[in-house]
Amino acid sequence: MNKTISDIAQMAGVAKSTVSRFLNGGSVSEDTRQKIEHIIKQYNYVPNTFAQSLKAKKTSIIGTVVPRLDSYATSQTLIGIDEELRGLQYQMLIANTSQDMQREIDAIYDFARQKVSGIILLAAEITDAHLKAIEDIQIPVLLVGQQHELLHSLIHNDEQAGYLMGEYVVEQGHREIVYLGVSEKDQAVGIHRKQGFKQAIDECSDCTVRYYETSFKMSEAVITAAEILEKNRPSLIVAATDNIAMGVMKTASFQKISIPQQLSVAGFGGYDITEMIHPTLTTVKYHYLQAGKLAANHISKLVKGESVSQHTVMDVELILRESVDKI
Amino acid sequence: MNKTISDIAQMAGVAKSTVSRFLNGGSVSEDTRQKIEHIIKQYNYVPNTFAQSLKAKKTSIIGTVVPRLDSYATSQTLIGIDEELRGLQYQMLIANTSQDMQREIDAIYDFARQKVSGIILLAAEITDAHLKAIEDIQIPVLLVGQQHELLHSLIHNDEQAGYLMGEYVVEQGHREIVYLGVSEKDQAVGIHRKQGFKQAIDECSDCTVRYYETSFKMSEAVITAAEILEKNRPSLIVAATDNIAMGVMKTASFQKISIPQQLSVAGFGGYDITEMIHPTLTTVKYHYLQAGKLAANHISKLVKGESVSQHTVMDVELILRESVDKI
DNA sequence: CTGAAAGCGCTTACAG
DNA sequence: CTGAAAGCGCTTACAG
Repeated sequence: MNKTISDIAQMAGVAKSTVSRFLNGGSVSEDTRQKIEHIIKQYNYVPNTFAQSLKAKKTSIIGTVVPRLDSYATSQTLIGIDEELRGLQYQMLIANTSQDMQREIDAIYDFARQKVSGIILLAAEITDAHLKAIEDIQIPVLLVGQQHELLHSLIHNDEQAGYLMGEYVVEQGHREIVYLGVSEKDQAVGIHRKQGFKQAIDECSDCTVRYYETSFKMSEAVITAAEILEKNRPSLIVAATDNIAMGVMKTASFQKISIPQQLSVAGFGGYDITEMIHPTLTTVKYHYLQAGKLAANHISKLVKGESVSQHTVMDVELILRESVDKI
Repeated sequence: MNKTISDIAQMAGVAKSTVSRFLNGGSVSEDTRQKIEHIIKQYNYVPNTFAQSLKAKKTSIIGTVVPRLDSYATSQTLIGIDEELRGLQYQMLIANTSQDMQREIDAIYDFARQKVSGIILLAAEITDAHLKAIEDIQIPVLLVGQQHELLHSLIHNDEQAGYLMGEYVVEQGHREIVYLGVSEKDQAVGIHRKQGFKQAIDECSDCTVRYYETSFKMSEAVITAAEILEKNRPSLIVAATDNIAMGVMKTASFQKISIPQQLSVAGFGGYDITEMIHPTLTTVKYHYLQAGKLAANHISKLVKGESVSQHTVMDVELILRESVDKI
């Protein structure tokens, strides 16, 4: 049977409140401190979290809502959040929504019920239902990966990413370009990343670029890429994510189109695997791990009521590798 | 301000206990049922989880301890657990230990403090400290991915996996073989998988196989593979995981050794990505998602006190692809 | 079916 | 510095 604070108090010959004070860093005489400490150690006493939370009406838990678990971006971000939170004495609770928007909303309310101190939200799209939930719960929320004017958010510089890539490929002499993007519902990837790219291409007078759309799944990218390559033969395909880029490479290798000699390919993300494949993939690196750590810091500040800049933008980094040829 | 059960009771004109009974499915008259239901709906009342747990002394949370978040096996297993648990009305709590054994132990005790109903443990090695913790907490624990005589466990058939692979490569005519494994501290991968392979090879009289060891990291596998290929030139390298296999492929492509013409490569795991790379990787598929679902089912049974077979073994499946040549 | 009361294990003013 | 008491929001016998 687990000991309670009363047991400890009794055995130490003091009042419960004294033990509680000791536990919470209040002042106790050296003498009682020793007595209590001894008993606690002896019985391996640990306070009951529920009783604590019931009184204190809060916890040291940060809830994190993620759209999926099997993505490099998500897992790296989670690792960053978790590591940093540990140092800040918070626990991380993960709610996976499998890209189901209703589950996102539910998860927010669930977290509120559990009295988490703050919520980190990784979501592709913020709807009115999200905003309502966030307002309802009265708990600090930090949005990661997307920007929203009404919310504290932490994003990667998608426009910059797109621009850097666009600038580079033009510089390498590419003129017949395909950009294989994703739905504009995902503002960060679907709109901003593409915008940045477009902007760079627009500065090149004799460039043509065709825009296509696919999903985040590599398997679908393979199919879309096949359809594209059937119709045209660009010198370069820029994919909105490394995952999609790998799908394109797959299709190319299947069709015996050699990369980068016959077709250049580039992506976004900077996944570890892109360095291991052949040829290595030119990409824009996103600092997910760092983003996670920063997110943890921000949410902890928000919880404490400290101010945090409404929008934080993380720099990205162009990584030159083998998959883009100079022509 | 959140309403409490007293508020609801008062507004409905009944006693707290009646509301509680209603909430917990006890019998109430049609009349009071309606009154209570109405008020609850109106004020959007949700019971305070802490107060509930404080009394009931348990929660509907299953804790899952994972060694890392950025692994295909882990994320797939987690997804399976999460999905299944949702249907069973449990919540999943994840503790990531970053392969730090002490954190594993701590996580077990932490979960106990939080009164989780059960714990699913993904761990590479079970030490006495693990066993002590598990005994201390008096909460059902299910071990996944490793077998231990004292614990309920759910494993993949590593011996079978090794054997299937060994049998196949011998059949394909390979005689000069390298097996690139991992530390025996990880019993499942380091010992059983290798054993199964060895067993198949032993049945081949003119086969020679050299055993090497590396870590689970692709980047280290690249280095180990380079060292191996410097010394010998086997016709085939079988890697203990797909990740390691991809490291080998990387080294090969770097050294302009073509796969499978000059060197065959195979792995274990069946990661999605192995189907997308070039050449596609011959591997043994592990059913991680299903394992996760089964784990969720088992732990929920253990929590209810229902019996579950002590050891469950999941079948694996040899997947023939392009990376192994017939010679 | 319904209600009053006790209690889960803490924390928090308030006296002393 | 220390302790008695009230209370956090529930649930659970126990009467009625």
